[in-house]
Amino acid sequence: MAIVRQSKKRDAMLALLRGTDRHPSAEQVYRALKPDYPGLSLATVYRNLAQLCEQGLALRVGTVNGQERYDGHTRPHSHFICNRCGRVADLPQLSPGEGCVERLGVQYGFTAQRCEFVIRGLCKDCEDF
Amino acid sequence: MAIVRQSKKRDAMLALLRGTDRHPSAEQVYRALKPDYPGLSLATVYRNLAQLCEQGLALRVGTVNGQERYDGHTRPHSHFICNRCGRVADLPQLSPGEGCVERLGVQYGFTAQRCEFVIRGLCKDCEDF
DNA sequence: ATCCTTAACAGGAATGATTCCTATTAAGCT
DNA sequence: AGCTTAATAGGAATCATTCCTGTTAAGGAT
Repeated sequence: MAIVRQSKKRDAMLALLRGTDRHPSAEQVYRALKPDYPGLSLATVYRNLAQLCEQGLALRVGTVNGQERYDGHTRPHSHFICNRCGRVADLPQLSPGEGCVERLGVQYGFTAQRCEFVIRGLCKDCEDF
Repeated sequence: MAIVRQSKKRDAMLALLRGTDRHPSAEQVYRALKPDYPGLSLATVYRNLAQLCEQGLALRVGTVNGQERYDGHTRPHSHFICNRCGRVADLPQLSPGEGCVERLGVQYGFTAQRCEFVIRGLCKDCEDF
């Protein structure tokens, strides 16, 4: 992998991701930082989000309404996604049982790198249409 | 919901989805059926896939390389997705424990509609670079 | 069997998220 | 201070998906 240099904008992006539980999209990250970094480019946001994910400092949660959502909290946990408003909420890690994934890997011929557990439904605010 | 009329093309799409375990993308469905339905339009594929999902006859598995993948098998089961070749494979249902999702729904304020468990990693063919 | 309403459709344009490209700037070693 | 090249802006390009318009056909009503 190439050398990673210091970058104030990337640092700010990571700080933003770590300081929220809202799992923002690239566009939302862009809009949040634009006031403080007027020269910020959307391409830079995408490039740095991709790099943070490669470095294991951020995670892609999944796409909501066609937009990828990002998470700066990398300790194992699961997510709830509201099918109406698109809100993404953290849940405690839901594990399918000790050693289960490894067993499946052997049985089906794969090596697991990550497990994602997502519950989709309606959040309290959206339940009553 | 509006009335649903009979449609040979939509029937063919559902039959295709039910007859494979490859979880094709819209583009792949289009290419598979185009020979038998020369007048088939990509827009029709997208429209009918969306409708099948609304009717609960098909499921969106998740996006791989920017393309949504579809599954015509609606009995609860989980998926493995290869991070290199994009292959999507079926796994037995991985459940986080009896009543667990309901309990979380009460605790965190949501009503679950679907649970997705996805394992990402490398399939046997892609393991050795 | 024919008429009517409107779902299904083709084909092409539009949208919109993401990536690519080119020239410029700036980390951070030497 | 000089050098290499990562980081960047800004805009163009890509590409999956959706939208739009006019046409066709499913299937109930006559």
